[in-house]
Amino acid sequence: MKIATWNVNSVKARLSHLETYLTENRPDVLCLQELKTEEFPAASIQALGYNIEYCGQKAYNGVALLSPHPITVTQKGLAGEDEDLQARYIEAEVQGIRVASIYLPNGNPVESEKYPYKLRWMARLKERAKQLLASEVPFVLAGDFNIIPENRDAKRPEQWVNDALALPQSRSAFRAILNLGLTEAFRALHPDRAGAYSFWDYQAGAWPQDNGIRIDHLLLSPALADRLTACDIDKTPRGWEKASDHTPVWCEVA
DNA sequence: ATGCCGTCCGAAGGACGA
Repeated sequence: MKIATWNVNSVKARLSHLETYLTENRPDVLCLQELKTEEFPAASIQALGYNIEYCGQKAYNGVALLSPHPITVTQKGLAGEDEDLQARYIEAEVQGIRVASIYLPNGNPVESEKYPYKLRWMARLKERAKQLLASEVPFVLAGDFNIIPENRDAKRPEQWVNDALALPQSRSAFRAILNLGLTEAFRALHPDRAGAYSFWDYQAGAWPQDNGIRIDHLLLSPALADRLTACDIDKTPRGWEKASDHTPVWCEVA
């Protein structure tokens, strides 16, 4: 079973890329982030044999789950902050696996309200992870975490020292989730690999210079981690014309 | 680099992303 995640930075602007990716890779589940629309443009994706469940929002955010298998939605949004209406979390059961597509807040600028919102959101995600662990359902939290876990996950870590993606408090909150007993799939299978990135800024020639960061992750529950056979980053879509600034990350579980 | 580019909304340019 192949599970992939991709921040498409507008599903409308990236629809042809999405069609190509699904056709060429046929993932069993694709988690999408940053739909940037209230209504998912579903027709051409459904025509490829994919079911779609999503949580949309006008102009900003938006997450989706795509699968050729039946998708049973278990939750939209995270508990713990009733006034939070941002579309950043959708969770569903697919083929006996609980899959969540998450778009974790960026948090910049750090001095603004956005940073405490990011940290609160991470605490809420941790609570959800605790519940899922207690339920013993195999699960994966997949998406744009907006976290650079370690300096080796950035081409130029010095550019990110004061950034919400890499601050010690951000990394600590990410580790706190992992330390519940989750497995970060890419690092688990490639413990020594450096220079592996999932995002390259549109600006300043970041892509041609390979000035990237690894911020898109798949976090597996213990039982699912035991079934992990492969995980990698597919850089191909980042090289396409009018690409998203993120590229897909995928894993295979037996 | 005080966002260099890209997308959205809405009809110019500001908000936002990371």
